[in-house]
Amino acid sequence: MSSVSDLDPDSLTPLYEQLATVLREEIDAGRITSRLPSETSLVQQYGVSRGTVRRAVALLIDVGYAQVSRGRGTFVTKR
Amino acid sequence: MSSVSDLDPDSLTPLYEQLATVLREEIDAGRITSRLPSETSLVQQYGVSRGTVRRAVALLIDVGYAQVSRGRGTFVTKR
DNA sequence: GTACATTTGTTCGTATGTATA
DNA sequence: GTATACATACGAACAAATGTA
Repeated sequence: MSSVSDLDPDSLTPLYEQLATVLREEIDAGRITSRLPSETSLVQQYGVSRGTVRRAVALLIDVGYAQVSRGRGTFVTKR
Repeated sequence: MSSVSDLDPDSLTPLYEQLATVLREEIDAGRITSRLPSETSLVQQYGVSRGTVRRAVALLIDVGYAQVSRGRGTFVTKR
């Protein structure tokens, strides 16, 4: 895992946008279902900071891909 | 809001100085008490970057108008 | 009922790169 | 070249909600 399409720190596209795109693809492909990994997990998986993870997830929420429940986790929105 | 005395990007006075002055006036007038808005709030309220906010607040701290507590916030110094 | 771990939410501290005057 | 200003990114500390033992 954390396969080919990892993030590119040298890209002109910000890391949080790159990560949001990756996560959206994972959801679309059905590789992430029902629940997103915790922020801490995503930090480890993608080698970025928590702030970057949170910004990426915020973008997913904006486009209706996820909902957050404090203390429980972040859940993929049924589509 | 973000009322009358907003900041003027075209002024010769740097934005961070303008903001420091505004905040000091708010404190003196009693419109800001006990706690300053978070840096993020000030960013939104005044339409400047976080660095500019931090520089302004640093000036307030220099003159004894505020104290910072990491993770909690910035507090108006009792006078 | 309490204590603990997990998870998200908020806030400040710092560094770097870019653009502009 | 210098100072200002913005955006991105990482780190750390603190807070609150949740679930479980």
